Amino acid sequence: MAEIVEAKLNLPLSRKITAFQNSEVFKILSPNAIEDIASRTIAVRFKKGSFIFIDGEKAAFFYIIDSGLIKLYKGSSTGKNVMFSIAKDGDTLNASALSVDRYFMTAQAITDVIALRLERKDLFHFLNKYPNIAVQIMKKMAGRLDEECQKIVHITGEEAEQRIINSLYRLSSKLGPILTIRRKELAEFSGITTETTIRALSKLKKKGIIGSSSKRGEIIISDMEELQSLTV
Amino acid sequence: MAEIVEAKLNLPLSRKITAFQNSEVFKILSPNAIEDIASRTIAVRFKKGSFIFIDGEKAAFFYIIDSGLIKLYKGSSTGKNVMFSIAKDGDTLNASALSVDRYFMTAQAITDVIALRLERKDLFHFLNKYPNIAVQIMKKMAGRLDEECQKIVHITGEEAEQRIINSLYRLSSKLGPILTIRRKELAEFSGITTETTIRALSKLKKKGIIGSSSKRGEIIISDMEELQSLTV
DNA sequence: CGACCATTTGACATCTATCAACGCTGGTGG
DNA sequence: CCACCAGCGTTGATAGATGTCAAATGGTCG
Repeated sequence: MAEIVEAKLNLPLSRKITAFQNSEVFKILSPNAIEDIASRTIAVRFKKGSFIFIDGEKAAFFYIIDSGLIKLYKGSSTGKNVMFSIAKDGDTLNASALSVDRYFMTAQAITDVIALRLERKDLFHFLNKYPNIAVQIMKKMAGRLDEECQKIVHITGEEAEQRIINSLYRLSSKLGPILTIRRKELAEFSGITTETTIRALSKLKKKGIIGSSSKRGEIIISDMEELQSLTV
Repeated sequence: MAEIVEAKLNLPLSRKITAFQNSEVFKILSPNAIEDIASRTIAVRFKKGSFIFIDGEKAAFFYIIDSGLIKLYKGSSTGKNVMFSIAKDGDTLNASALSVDRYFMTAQAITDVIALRLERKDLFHFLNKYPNIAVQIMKKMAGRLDEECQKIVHITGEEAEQRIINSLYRLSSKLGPILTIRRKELAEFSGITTETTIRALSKLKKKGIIGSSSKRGEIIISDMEELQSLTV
């Protein structure tokens, strides 16, 4: 069930380096430093639907995403999932590995994924060697903390349709106007049930903000300006 | 209205050092390092109700709390506040200052507060000088992120009474069985209205989990074991 | 002592979760 | 290659929890 399906993969160093250069966290480093770190990574492939890591397990690895989409979520005792973010190429996974010894959410591949993997102890090593990374990672974490706090404000203060609008805006700002996401996942991202999410989407279709394409697992934003202006 | 009322204060170095030794983030440092940092701080007093900093302002300072309680919250466009945590002596405020250039929540004194203040640039200076601090701060931030994510899970999945139970448990674990907190603040911490919070508290009184003291701005946990066993 | 604000309780409105049913689609196995 | 079916997407009806509005009580502070 909750099984991790991965396969190691030979990826040329040049491509690994490109991935690091695309990463917010690492691009501030010198080419030499990037090569130093990149050459220590192992490329791993995850099939769509497989797990990169699971909430509660020992945090062994740190990842940089080369390609693909990954959803980060937490399950609750009542069976409902809550999705916190969708990570894409250039993003790091599990920056918290530095400090917390267990993963505190689950990472699952939405599409096929290629990621570069670094062992926890190697990450520590490089952190000492290149202290700037620490500041970058803190920046990332502070941003994430801000986002989650903002989300709590919205969940407690806004109604369903507004929350869907906010969610769509956040997601499309990062991932573009074509969202590869199921209704259920958008619901989990917004903290609402699937049915209520669909009802809100129907209204947004009527308003012309999202397309009426009925393709499964996809939502298309057709009026980005209007969406932004409605976002709070 | 949103005015910062503070007064500088002469505090002996020895007391400043004690504050640092009580701090999760700094106690791992050598006595020399602690003295080094502590001697750069300025002690500041805040009267009950006054603001240490305000959401959206330029993040100029980093604080270590010497004494008193501070609530951290965010306001929403609809007028509702959301409270994220209550900081006490030994806690750091605005660790995110390192990375984000504006405060992203408001800090307000619940009681009279004495805090040690460090300029942003000094914090950077010490971070380079004593790199271990960075890891400690990241640890703290990862913990905060985990807490907020957990909170989102609870808000979306649990009912009001359960959320009050969780909130009371979290708060009393940190602050002890006597909570200096108004009903409204507990409501803001739990993401519920004051009225619903009070109704939940009434039930908990009947169950003997909290005391029936009607003192204003105070909630007393009378059965900590039971509270813990009910927490999810 | 009086004004103000926190706390409490009640009545009511409403949003959203829940349960149910059905069309459709994409993937799978024969 | 086609038929089948599990699961997604959609809509409707209903119940229930919580927000909202209102009002009374009681504690605190000047």
